[in-house]
Amino acid sequence: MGGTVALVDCNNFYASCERLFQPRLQGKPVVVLSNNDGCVIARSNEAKALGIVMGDAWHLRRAEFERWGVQVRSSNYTLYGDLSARVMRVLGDFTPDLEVYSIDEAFLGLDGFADPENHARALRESVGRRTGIPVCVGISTTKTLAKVANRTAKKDPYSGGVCYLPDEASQTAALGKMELGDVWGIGRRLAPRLAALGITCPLKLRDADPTRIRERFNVVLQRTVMELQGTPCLDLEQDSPDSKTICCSRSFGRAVEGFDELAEALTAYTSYAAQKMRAQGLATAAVVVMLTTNRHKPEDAQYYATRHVRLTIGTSDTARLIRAALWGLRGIYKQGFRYKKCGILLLDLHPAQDVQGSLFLRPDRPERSALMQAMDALNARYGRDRVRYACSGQDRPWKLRAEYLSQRYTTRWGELLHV
DNA sequence: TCTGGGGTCCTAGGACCC
DNA sequence: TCTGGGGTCCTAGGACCC
Repeated sequence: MGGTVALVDCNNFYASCERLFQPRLQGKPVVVLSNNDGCVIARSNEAKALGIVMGDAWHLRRAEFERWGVQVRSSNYTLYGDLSARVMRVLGDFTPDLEVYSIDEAFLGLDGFADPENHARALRESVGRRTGIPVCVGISTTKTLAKVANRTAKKDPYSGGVCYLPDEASQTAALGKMELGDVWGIGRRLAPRLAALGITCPLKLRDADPTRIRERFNVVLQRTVMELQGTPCLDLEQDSPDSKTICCSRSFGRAVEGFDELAEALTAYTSYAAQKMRAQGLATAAVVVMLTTNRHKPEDAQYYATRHVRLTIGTSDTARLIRAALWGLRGIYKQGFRYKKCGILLLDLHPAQDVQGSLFLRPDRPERSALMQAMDALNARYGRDRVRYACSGQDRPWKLRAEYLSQRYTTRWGELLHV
């Protein structure tokens, strides 16, 4: 009740970044392309006005772009990440409650500010002056409504880049100008399903019964409805939680058939993913390898596969992860397909300093009994809390024995080695 | 301690977001 | 020749374990 939350969103972020370093792009249509210069992933307002859409294939529209004088840039994520950090630092000067939501967006808690709208205008001016990146600010009582306000700020030429929706009347006016698919959380699939129930616009969604929405859809959509009604369901998450997964995947510039070439690519991706993981101080004990053919080529035989590889000991060591990844690749690789993309997903991430290793007890592993003996010894030395399996094993009847044999437990691997 | 039901893991896919 | 990459959450069936 009565909360005030703002959403700051950088305008056409990647295109704005490119402009910052090439001022001559000012006022011209700019697009930024994906990996391999495949398709459009960012557009300046001028490019949007030309009808260029997200995902437009560069190779199909190249001639048109040249005719229109569209400035085309390959993406440079290092640059964007750096500029993003600068923007976020400025935002941090304007509130203690900051949630960095994505590379170009942040939610700000503005509880206790007497005049949120003026505060937002000052913020917007400051970001522009100190970073050169233009932003828009939407303010309302929930995150979902702040998204609505932000969209209104972007669309309304008289907003000055800031839109404040403090009450139901202003929220109703803003929602009335939007399509269902513009609402945060309503995607391509959900919109038609809602329309089939007569919920054809954002206002009808807001006025729907949350309980019925939950029955017919799920709790996620129920929260969206309640947030539209002004009941906060999504908290500001200030301490960005550790990543749960880290992924690195790339499309190849051309089809790849041989195992060795795939292995080479996967090795590079794994090395990169491991680097990212270490930078966050995390370690993993399970990876997933992914391999797929080109789905845009129906004339090619299609194949898609993933393979989960579990490590006995958790690690952040690149060489060990590469071994695991290649093991997984060997398991799913089939000759005779034209592969377009492969990747690696690091799962089950946990802080590396807490677990120099993770211990996985599996009935089919020969080292099991040795590890269990070691854990018993640890248990005796440190007491029950230190080794979870021993707690359940000793305290509970035979039924739980199944659990500790198949469940995964973590402990301090370094200590274990010394038992 | 027990023979089948519950728990977990894996794979696959769907939906959303940026 | 040529159509991105990185996330989160949820669901479901089959295999497997005791």
